[in-house]
Amino acid sequence: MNRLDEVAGDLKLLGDKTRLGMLGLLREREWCVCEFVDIFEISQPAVSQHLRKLRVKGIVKESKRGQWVHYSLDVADKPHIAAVLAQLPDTAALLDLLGKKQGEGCAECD
Amino acid sequence: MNRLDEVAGDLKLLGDKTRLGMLGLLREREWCVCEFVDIFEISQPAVSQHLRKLRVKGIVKESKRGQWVHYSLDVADKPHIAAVLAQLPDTAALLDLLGKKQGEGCAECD
DNA sequence: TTAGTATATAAGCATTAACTTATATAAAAG
DNA sequence: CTTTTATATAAGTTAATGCTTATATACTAA
Repeated sequence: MNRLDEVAGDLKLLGDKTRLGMLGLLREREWCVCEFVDIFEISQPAVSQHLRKLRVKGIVKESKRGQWVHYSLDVADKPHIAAVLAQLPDTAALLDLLGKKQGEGCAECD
Repeated sequence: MNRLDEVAGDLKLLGDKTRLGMLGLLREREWCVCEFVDIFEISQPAVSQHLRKLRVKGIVKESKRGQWVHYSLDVADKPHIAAVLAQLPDTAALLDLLGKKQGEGCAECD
């Protein structure tokens, strides 16, 4: 697979409002699956499937802690992705766009 | 429509190998539809449909000259797109990836 | 006007993609 | 061990996408 396919494949994943929102939030810190379920108002399997796609491409990585799974960005070697994410609104503005306030969501996942 | 939708919508268009290749080539100069038909080896309507999508989004603009239509980039106000295009191989490398050589294609469209 | 060429649009088909519900796995609590 | 909670996977449905062929439009040339 050449560079054009690689970039196009990555951008196809970013070209979804939900996944792009997740990646925007992940710039600032890790988030657990349950938080995303709450923020994006889609089913838990839907969140899990989005994250799997990003994980398979190496754009995010997971970290299991007890029964929770936290996801974090992994784009140090992907400038075409980092460049896009840099153009997104910050966490507070994203949460506002999504109709959520800072600090909402599950408080249990440490 | 908010900023997240806008960026996601644009990236959805870039997440296609053919359109991304077109935009990569358009960084250097204008190209006419007939050249793209030759380079990407898809039908003329397929090329036309890709370009229409990019045009509707304001990512490219057209310039009619005689019976030919030339397309050019229009991303001065779209940093999230320009940032991605900057990460692509240059014209010669793109043409090579696509199995084409510089200077091939229709010579008529001035 | 008629014929030829370049591009655009329309219609139809095959594939992909995103969601849902149902179920499986894994960890924690009792 | 059994129940509860968090996440993942499977299966199925619906919508969107990219291609093709056929046709329409626009310009050029005879």
